[in-house]
Amino acid sequence: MMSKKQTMEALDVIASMYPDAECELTHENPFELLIAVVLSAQCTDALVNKVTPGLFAKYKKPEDYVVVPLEELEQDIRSIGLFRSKAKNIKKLSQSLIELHNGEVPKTREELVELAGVGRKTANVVTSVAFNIPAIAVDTHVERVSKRLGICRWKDSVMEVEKTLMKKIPEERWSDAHHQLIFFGRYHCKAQSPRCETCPLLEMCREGQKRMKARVKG
DNA sequence: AACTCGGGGCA
DNA sequence: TGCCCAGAGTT
Repeated sequence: MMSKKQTMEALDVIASMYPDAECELTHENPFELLIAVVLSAQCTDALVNKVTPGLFAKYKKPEDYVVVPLEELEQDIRSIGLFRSKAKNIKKLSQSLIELHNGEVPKTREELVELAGVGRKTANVVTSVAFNIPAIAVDTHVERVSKRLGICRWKDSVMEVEKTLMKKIPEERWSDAHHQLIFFGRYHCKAQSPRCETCPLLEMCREGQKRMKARVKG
């Protein structure tokens, strides 16, 4: 496994590849951020940002999502994909917000994950972006890249990946590191087709070295 | 652990 | 055209 120092060296290289990597979901209103993060599952933030202006102009509070007919909400988010399940999720989420927290978005991860349709990843994004509580949200990109590079172990659970990253990265860089790992995973270290040939991290990458050796042999 | 949702982005 | 996706719930 990579040491703390090696991890930071790798992150510095990635930072130089994506100097502008940052969260594209920047809603100051915690409720709007929560909805935006739920919508962002399995699609890009850029796509979510196309529907949120109209959506948030129309829906201001959880009650608005609860009372609207499901079909109408589906139409309002149609262009982002998974719109049927997401529309249902948003209605359930709004209902649980009203029942558990009187319509207010709670500030702790523990309370957030109790809400319908909110997992650890969503909870971490909300606490870090809306409430400025440092966190590293582990999505599929962060998990895959961390495992390939050797920052953590292959068999690590999402929880273990998160703990390892928090241990090896200083808190003030958690947010930047999170987004840099996501950009690197999305544009270079892709799930099905990693571009090892042109990767500046190849020599320090556990999986990259393995792939290169296999290629020479095969 | 595998499956489901789904239209848009990209090769 | 076909493949891939900044998740979470269900089986």
